[in-house]
Amino acid sequence: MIRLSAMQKKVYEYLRDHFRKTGVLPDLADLARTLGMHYVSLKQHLEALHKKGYLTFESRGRGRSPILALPANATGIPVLGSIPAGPLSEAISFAEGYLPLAGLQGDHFALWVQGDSMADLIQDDDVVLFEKRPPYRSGEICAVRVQDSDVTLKYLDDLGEGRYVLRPHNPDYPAVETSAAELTIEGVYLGLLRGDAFRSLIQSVE
Amino acid sequence: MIRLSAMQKKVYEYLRDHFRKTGVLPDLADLARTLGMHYVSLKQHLEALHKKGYLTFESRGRGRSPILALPANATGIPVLGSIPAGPLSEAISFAEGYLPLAGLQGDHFALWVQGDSMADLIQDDDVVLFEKRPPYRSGEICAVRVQDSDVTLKYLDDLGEGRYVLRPHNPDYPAVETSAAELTIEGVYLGLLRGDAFRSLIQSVE
DNA sequence: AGTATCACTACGAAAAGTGTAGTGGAGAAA
DNA sequence: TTTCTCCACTACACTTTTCGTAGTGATACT
Repeated sequence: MIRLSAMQKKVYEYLRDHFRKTGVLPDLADLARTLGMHYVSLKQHLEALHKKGYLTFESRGRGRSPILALPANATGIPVLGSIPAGPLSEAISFAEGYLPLAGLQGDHFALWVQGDSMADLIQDDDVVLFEKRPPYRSGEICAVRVQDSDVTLKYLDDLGEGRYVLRPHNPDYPAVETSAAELTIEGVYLGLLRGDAFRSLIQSVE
Repeated sequence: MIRLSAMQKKVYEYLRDHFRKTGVLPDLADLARTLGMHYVSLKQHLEALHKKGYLTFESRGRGRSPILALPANATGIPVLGSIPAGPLSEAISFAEGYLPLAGLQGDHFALWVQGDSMADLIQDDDVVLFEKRPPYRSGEICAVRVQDSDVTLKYLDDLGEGRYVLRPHNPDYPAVETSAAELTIEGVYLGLLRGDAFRSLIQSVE
């Protein structure tokens, strides 16, 4: 992303936070008052942010409110296609789309699941939501990576002393024991989305 | 609902259809031009519709666009609490909330599932989406009612000659054979929503 | 019949907010 | 230095929304 000036950053962050809190964007006049600047100055910042790709700002002509919108990747939860191979932080740059979920506190992401190792609980083609944090208790479903392999979805049983078992829900797959040194926990299971109708909720990056 | 005048109905239906098609509401000035009336006349209709509870229309002071919104029940998919006992058409009046899903063609509803007869595929507390139509093929998951009992969720196998089998996914429950005369098919399974985070998508009726 | 009231429809003028143009200073980059 | 970007302001034209005003038709009361 292109570098922002101090004022531009302030405007952008205020807009983003306001949207996360309230779900809507503020009036431009109110916003200018809040930030202590004139309407026209604010407009210039918004135009600069638009040019730099941080948001959408389109005038509709005199006297009509402009179209102001934050892109999905500023407010939504990234949906990562199939199973990403590399580090998750890099995969987020190539997200397939974003889920507009309001009111979430932590750091979240979603995976478009391929494979049936957690069937019938989680099926092939489900979109599964995760929170980026270590599990609070043994036996939670986690998105994990063993050594440098792909991310997989398994129950994570803590045996103590740095030993773990990755346990699939589908009995056709074997459980695998591993150590903390080999294990990267990418996130903890929160819920899922199944079916084409719900998939329309995912906003693709324009 | 309170009766509407011809003009009020025209305005309301145009707004509803426009929202269903585009996902946004039109400009009031454009709308007035489209409907062939003055802005102020349109405003009076909108105020009447607001007073009658068909939509939300709130002024924000001179020169500022008023807040215009259709209630969730005009555009969303009703989510019916637990398992409704009576006819589904009546239960929709007491919906727990609405799912804002755009771009769906048919007639849909969602059930907040209680019970585990379809576990592990569908679990207790999942929100399951249905389309109101007969199944296209045997073996689809359907929301069905046998005689006058509650709605249940089962695979529906068509044996031919008006005989059907209601088959649970959970092997702890028995399959039940029944006849077309006793059977009411309320809808066909489309997908589901699981987890608290996604449940925040459901808009409650204000 | 006559009158009062209410809902619906409609238009003109004023108030408040928005968009554009132009000016200018401070600071960084070439 | 020159050039560019960022930032701020004034002034004015324009649009949207509101307020005030008015006519019509239905219903109910005197």
